Formats: sequence, C-alpha cells, structure tokens
Amino acid sequence: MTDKDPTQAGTVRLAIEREIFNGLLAPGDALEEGRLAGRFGVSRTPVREAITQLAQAGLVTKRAHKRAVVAALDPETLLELFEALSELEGAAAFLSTTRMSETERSELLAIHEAAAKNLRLNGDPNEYADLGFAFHQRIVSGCHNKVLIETTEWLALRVLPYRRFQVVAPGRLQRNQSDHDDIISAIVARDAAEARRLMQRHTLEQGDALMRFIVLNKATHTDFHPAALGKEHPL
Amino acid sequence: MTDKDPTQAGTVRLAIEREIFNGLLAPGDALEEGRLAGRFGVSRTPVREAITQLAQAGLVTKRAHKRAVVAALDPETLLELFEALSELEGAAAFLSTTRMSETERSELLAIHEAAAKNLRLNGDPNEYADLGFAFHQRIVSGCHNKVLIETTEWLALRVLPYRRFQVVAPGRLQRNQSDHDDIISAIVARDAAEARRLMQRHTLEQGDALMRFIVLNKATHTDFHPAALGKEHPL
DNA sequence: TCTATTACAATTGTATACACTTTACCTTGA
DNA sequence: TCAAGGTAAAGTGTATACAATTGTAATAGA
Repeated sequence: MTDKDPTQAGTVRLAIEREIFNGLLAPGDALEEGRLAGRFGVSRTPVREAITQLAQAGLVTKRAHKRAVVAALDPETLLELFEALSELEGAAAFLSTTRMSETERSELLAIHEAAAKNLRLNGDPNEYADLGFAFHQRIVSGCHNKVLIETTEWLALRVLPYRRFQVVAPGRLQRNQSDHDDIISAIVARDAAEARRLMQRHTLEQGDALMRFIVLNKATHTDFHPAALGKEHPL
Repeated sequence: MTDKDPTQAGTVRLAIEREIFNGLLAPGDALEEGRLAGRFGVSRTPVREAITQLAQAGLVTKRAHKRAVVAALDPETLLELFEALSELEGAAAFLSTTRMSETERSELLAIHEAAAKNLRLNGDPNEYADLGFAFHQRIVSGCHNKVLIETTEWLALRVLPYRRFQVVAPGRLQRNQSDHDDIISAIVARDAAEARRLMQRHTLEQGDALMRFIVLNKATHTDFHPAALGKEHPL
C-alpha cells in the first residue's frame, strides 16, 4: 500500500486514495481531472493516469466521456464482496495455521491480547478497531502466498471507504472478540479446517453487520435493493 | 473480457491483451510505447493508458522510467497463483452447487458430455481444451457472485499467457476428464462441500501439471528457483 | 584487454493544445 | 407552466511538444 513512487502519477494516486479512505472523498463523489490537477499542482496527465489506476483497482468507476466517481457499492455488491472476502480470508486462515512462523504466531497472539485488554478496560474504540484490522491482516499475511495476500487486500480495500460507518452496535465488540478467541484457539491447536470455518463465518458476519448498519442508516450514497437481502448462503 | 470500448485506449488495451494471449507478445517482452503507438496508428497517450491498465491487471509489470514488460511469472508465483485460484474456484463450486439454475446445470452437463465425446473419439485437442475452459467458467459463473467471478477471472487471466505451454502429457486428459466427472457428480448430488473439495484439488493439480511442464522445458522466460517446489500444501 | 567515465541516443514522464462528447442552461413554442 | 430544442459551457479523449531519466556506446586510462 505504501510503496515508493518517484513519479507524480503515483503520488497523486496515493493522495486520492487517502482522501477516499479519510472520507474526504465519499462514495459517489465525482473526480474531476482538471480540479484535482489544480489542487495537486500538476497537469491533468498524471491525474488521469492515477484515476486510471484507481479505476482498475475498483476504487473508482469510470465510463467513457463520463466523469470518474468514487465507487459506490450497492448493498448487493457489498454482500458479494464480503462473501468473496470471507472465502479468501478463510483460505488464508487455513494455510496460516500450518505456515505461520513462531514469531508470526506470537505476534498474532500479542495483538489479540492487546485487543482483549482494550475491551476489558473500555479503551479507545478506534484503537480496538485498529487492532481488529491488524488481527485480520496478520492472519492473511501468515499464509505466505503473495498472490492470495494481494488479492485479499485488494478486496478489503474496496470495503474500506465504508468502514467509517461501523459503529459499536451493542454487544458487537464482545461478539467480535469471542470470534477471534475461537479462531486463535483453532490456530494454536493446528486445526486448519476449523480455523478456515471460523474465519470465514466471522468475516461473513462482519459484512452482515456492516451492511445492516448501512441499510438502517439510510445509506446516503447508495440505493437500497431489498432483493439483495434475499440471497441465501448455505452455511 | 470483451466489453464495448469506444475509446482508443480500450481498443489498444484489448489488442495488446490479445497479442499476449496469442503468444505474439511473450512474457518478458518489452512493451515500448512509441513502437506500439506507431503499430496501432495512434499517439502514445492511449497506448500509455492501455499499458497502465494492463499493469494494474497484473499482465504487465511497469516501474518508473523503465520499459513495461509482459509479466513473467517465476515458478513460485505461478504456484501461488494456482493455490489462490484453487481456493476461489473451490468456493465458486461450493456456491454453484446450490445456486445454479436448472438451465445452467444442464448447460454444464452438456459441455461435460461434449468433452467426453471428444475424448472418446480422439477429437481435436484444442477443442477439448476449449471445452475444459468452458467447464471451469460455467462453474465459476454459476455462483452468481459478480465479485467472486471477477476476482477468479482476474487471476485466471494472469495464467493464460502460459496456457500455450500446456501439452497433452500421457494420460493427462483422461485424468482431467475423470476429475470433471467427480465434480459433476458432487454437483448433481447437491453435495456442496464435496464439490468444493474436488474442484480445489483439481485446479491445484492442473497448476502442478502446468508448472512441471514449464520447469521441465527449461522455461525460457523465467528463472527457476528450486525453493519454490519445497512449499508444502496441507491437503 | 579490461574497466570506468562520459557523451549521446532512446524512451519514459509531464505539460499544453485541441477535438469531440456530454451536460446544463436558456430560449422558444404550445 | 411545461416540454422540446438548441446553444454555450464544461469535461473528457487524444495529439504533440518538451523535460527528465535511463540505456548505450565510444573513448580514455590502466
């Protein structure tokens, strides 16, 4: 995510990415090349290149002769995203169970315990969210498969603009933590299949929670299709 | 893959993509903007945009101020690609088992039987390859999850430039067909878990076969790292 | 002969200019 | 008042020109 890029196009790309994640650019907002060029003090050319990259990454949508806009996910796509993500994170957990090094495993445990402590002491929710993010990321990176890691992060990236909607629904954090507890147990017990099952279910539930919240709060940026809720998942 | 694109950049992108898949542009070949611009009769601008897109798609690699080259996959990455792909196709098979419509299922069966017939009558190997490709694609698209479908195809795309190396190793086709037989059986029996297991193993084996072939034929474009073979997979 | 340095050519990155498409607003007619 | 059409403004797509960087080859020194 944070790689060196001497070129202006890369710099602009990172800047736009940041603004999307910060919420400064919300889903549905238009990215107008000229304005951005002026704002960043460069010509349209590198801005255009940055937008092309972001479009290919799925963070913005771009059609010919139309203004590029920050990708707005409708609930159905959001569900699909989490379904796919749950499969990938499940697979990563499966592989990580047997492939993580000792230091990786202990780092994961440290993160998990820090989160537990934060929860016990009613710490900063933002810090807890960061720890939760780190938890997922460590499990993913532990599979030692760069392609799988990249693909997973690629999907996770597209959800990021919506993370700021995530709020502490009552009991949600405790549930999250106990899920993590179980996943850790499976990993420590070297039960790869169980780790996969738990991780997948966990990510799927996270998606459900996020989606439910967005829908209930009348998501300002997206239209709501009731049909999206009807799709069954055989779990 | 074949979408409308009124813009020249899109046209050029498709053209380059084709040349990569045809082998006209082999992995490792340099994509020089000026030459391509001349060849396609456009300016460098759309060519550059096309290359940016292809780079983001993973088909070419591009570093600042260096010439873009068709992505050359080292054996380790190739293994990782198939490992990730096997997870995604397995997940798709799992979902497709319960989600495919009747017509989709019968189409899949038709494709499978056409392949069987081709094999019995010693038909055109290219046609068999196409049918095999269609088989996979139908199973993937049957999951009715656009994100999962796109992601799977995105990974499959990166392997395509190497498909032309695939040769009829003795008994390979029969093995392939019997794998497909088993997968079909699981789907017809609505055994989603089994369909996933078989599909995943099948794709993983395909990758192994392809990699073994490339390595044995002294893959001209890539360096060979023995370490890549040592990574264990818990199946 | 080999290595290092330096100048030059080739290629990429960026800026600017222009053509084409879309959007928005305003006018006109019913 | 509203709808339809047209015209101007805005924005994207492409070409070209130039700057900056990299690759290359020739030359000088050992």
